[in-house]
Amino acid sequence: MAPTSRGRRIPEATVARLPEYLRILVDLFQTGTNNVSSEELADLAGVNAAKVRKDLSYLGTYGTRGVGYEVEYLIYQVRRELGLTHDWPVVIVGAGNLGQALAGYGGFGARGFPVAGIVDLDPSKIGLRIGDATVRSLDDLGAIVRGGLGGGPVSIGVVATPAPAAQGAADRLVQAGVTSILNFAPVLLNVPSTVSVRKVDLAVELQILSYYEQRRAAANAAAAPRVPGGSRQGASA
Amino acid sequence: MAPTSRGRRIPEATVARLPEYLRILVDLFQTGTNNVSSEELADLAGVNAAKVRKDLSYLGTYGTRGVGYEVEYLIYQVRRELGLTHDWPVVIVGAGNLGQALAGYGGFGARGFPVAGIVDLDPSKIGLRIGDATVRSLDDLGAIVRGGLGGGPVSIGVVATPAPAAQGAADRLVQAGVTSILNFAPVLLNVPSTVSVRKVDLAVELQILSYYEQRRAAANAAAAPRVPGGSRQGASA
DNA sequence: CATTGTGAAGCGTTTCACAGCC
DNA sequence: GGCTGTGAAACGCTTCACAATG
Repeated sequence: MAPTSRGRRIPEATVARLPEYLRILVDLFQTGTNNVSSEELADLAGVNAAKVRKDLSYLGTYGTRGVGYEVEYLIYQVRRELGLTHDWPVVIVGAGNLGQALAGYGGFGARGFPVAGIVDLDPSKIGLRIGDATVRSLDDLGAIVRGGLGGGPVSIGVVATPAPAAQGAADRLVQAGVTSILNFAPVLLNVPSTVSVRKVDLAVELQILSYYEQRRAAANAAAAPRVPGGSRQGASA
Repeated sequence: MAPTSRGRRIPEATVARLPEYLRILVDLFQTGTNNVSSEELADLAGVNAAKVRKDLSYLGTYGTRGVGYEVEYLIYQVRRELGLTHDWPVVIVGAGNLGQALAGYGGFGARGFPVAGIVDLDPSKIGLRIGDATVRSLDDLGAIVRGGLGGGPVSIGVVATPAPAAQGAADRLVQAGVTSILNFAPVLLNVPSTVSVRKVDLAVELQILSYYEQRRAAANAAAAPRVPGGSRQGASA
């Protein structure tokens, strides 16, 4: 059996919350807290305690009744479950505003996702230095993904191109061997079903906020009471 | 009654998909298509046709049986429902990598969210020009939100600060009168329940991808068949 | 007669409530 | 006594299946 997975199938909704718990647990650990109850964790994550317990129960029975969870041990278990026991280098396609910001933002590397490379079609961008990386030609994608130069193979690609170029970028990534894609372009990517895609569309987030803004405005105009849709947080909901 | 809202309560899941439909409809319109069936729309959005019909039915009965939906009219109705009949200026707090990228990225303005201002605590950043905007002092936040200088009042704020500064930024935004916040910092913001928050955490998205990557690797190592979690798209799931 | 609009069934997620255990 | 782990109930969302209809 593989050492990193107990083979349990974890609900998608739970998987989406585990990174949040992990972040909180690491915070707690760094401030010297070594035990946490489902209720504290729930408060910090902005969710319900039963949900925390059920979520964590999918990983195994790592709590102690009457006591809570040992923070350090739980961090280890959540990391293991998420596959964060090793770094995952990422390659970024598109060195425009967003691509540059992502490559220059140290937070990625700090959280286990070092930038293995950034590529662009535009020859005028090639050679540009951003953080630790240098913009390379799209033709170098294969080499970057294969690894070499001290880096292992890359399985995660980030599409940070304008919309019209996104499908081409995804095709190149898939062809190069990437099996997960984080897509910032506002288009549906067509990829083999063996490839995972997550999409982040910043304008969509604003449009969702606009909906609730507008509802509130309409409700206020009608001198009616509060409209829901308050401070539930986490876009992935 | 308010002219912009029929007062129906639309499920959150539907609200999150409407911007996607809207994007596709605008694309279709621009390429000269003036009628679309729920099935075509569903294909383009990567969802099921029944879901499209049910989603659109929350807005009203705007389709024609045996024919489909008139693209232009549907665009108008979706826009109205999302509150996109007018622009929503946004103010960005934090002029680091991400804040600069967001301010410099024309896509926001193009989609109805012009940048009314960008502010930062750091005096060395103040005065920096990014796109059409100039970085101003955090102290100018109130003035920016109030409007003036041709802009109306701002109700949407974007938090693009490092994690430790995010709560302070949110407090200032709320105090200035902002009622919706898009938060890019990896922290839970504490705000009054009258304020909407959506959170986008790029590292979380990568961690979710990592989970499925790791599952796949584990499954392959065990010479077992495919693990699910394929190309379902849209992070907000 | 193609396609919408929608009750009703199905399914995944959340929440409750409490037995089990430290 | 306090807190976890978890069946079972409640809920919301998705999908089915078909009657309604231009």
